[in-house]
Amino acid sequence: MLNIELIRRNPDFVKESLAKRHDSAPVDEVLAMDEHRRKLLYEAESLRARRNEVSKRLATMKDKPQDVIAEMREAGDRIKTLEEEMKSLEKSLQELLLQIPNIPDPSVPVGDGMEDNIVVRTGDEPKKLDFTPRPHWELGERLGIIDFERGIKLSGSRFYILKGKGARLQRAVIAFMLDLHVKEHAYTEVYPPFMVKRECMVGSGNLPKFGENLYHDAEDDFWFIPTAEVPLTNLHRDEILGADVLPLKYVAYTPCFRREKMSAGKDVRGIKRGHQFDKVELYKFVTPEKSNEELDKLVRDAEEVARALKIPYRIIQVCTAELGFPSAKSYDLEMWAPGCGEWLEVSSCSNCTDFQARRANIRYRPGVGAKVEFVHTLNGSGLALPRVVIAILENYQRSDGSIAVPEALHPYTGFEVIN
RNA sequence: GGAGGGGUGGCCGAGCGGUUCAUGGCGGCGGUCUUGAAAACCGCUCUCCGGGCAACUGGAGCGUGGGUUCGAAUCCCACCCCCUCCGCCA
Repeated sequence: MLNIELIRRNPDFVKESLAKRHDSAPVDEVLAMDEHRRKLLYEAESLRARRNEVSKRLATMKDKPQDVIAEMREAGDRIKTLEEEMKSLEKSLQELLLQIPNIPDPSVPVGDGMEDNIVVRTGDEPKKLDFTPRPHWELGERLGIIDFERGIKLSGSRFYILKGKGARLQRAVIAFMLDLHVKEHAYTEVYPPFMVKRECMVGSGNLPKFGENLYHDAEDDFWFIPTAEVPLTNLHRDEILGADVLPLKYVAYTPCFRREKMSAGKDVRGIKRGHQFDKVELYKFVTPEKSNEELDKLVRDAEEVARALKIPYRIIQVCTAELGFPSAKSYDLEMWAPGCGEWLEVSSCSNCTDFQARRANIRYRPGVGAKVEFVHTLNGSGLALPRVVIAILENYQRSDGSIAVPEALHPYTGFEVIN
């Protein structure tokens, strides 16, 4: 959520900034509502101030003057009317504000689409193979480690089953990544709920705008998380943190559930895009002046996984038009998949500045006696599972269709070859 | 799910419907004293929304939302959460 004071003070800046991401905000409508609200507020508060004063006098009187009581009764009715008006106005205003995305950081390249994203740096060059690499769905089926048919039998399209060494490989990658971030990068491991309340989804920015991508249990109003970013954002909702505890760094492994309505018909082959997938997520709560620096470190932490697994990758800076709703600045990490011949997005690291912190009301006290301020929040995959498995299968395949397991995973898999 | 008890400021804990603008204590911060510290004493200690360049000033907040009343932490209703016991259960 944007600071309403910013919109009030500098509406043109807000409009221009949002135009860069090809979004627009009902800025003038917001301003009109805000002004109306303050007018009502002034009247209600003046009446209340008078009532407080009269009440104090009334309390000490033995014989209460009936005409004064009558006047106060009338004032009370008026206050109630004003409050009702304000309540509905505030609700509409809030609805508008919740629809407006974050303002891009000035350092983000202005662009119109994917083609304007910038490759910041690359890892190792892809190995030259002396045979035609197969896509993972062929490898997986032949090796009996991915079962598409039975996945569909159980749950329909976009579901699959990992079996035997395939399931074990995925579990190994998860454990390896968690250990790496906990031991080498000093994140605190968190096991959060996978179903959360509606207000958590609002806090992270997934609601009210993106409900069509979420699974929802209507009976108990539980929402299934599309990423661990949601529970992690809400970990410190409605809290005031001490400056001395920042930065807070968390890592969580969770399944993620997405309806993928928006991408119907895309990536239907293989395990690249499913309704359920696993992910290890990195999350930080930091002070505002450190957030861009912390974003760079976050990207390095995610990148370390690709380096350790020795998989070709590149880091992309996302242009203004491609930024996610709550993000002010983002980098993607893509791994090369020689079988399907594409770069797979395995991580997206974002600085959400105070956007989520405002929605979820997460603040900190800069110093003793200092005024509280909103923290900045950062999130990044570290990394997203099925796609890392794809990258392993396709990069480590051999001409006979077997797969060599990356060395870093040996202690976790207990085997070195899948055949 | 059933029965009973309870939700008050960072923590503990008072609070006959109107001198409570939420008593008191603990913790925290500042000060006096001290070679230093402790103790003692004094003062300060929350958040949000308005108005004002500012000093400052008005309003709101006692789990949440309604209601009664001129006036609600205090009375009424609903819901949520926690504790104890029972039931069920991996």
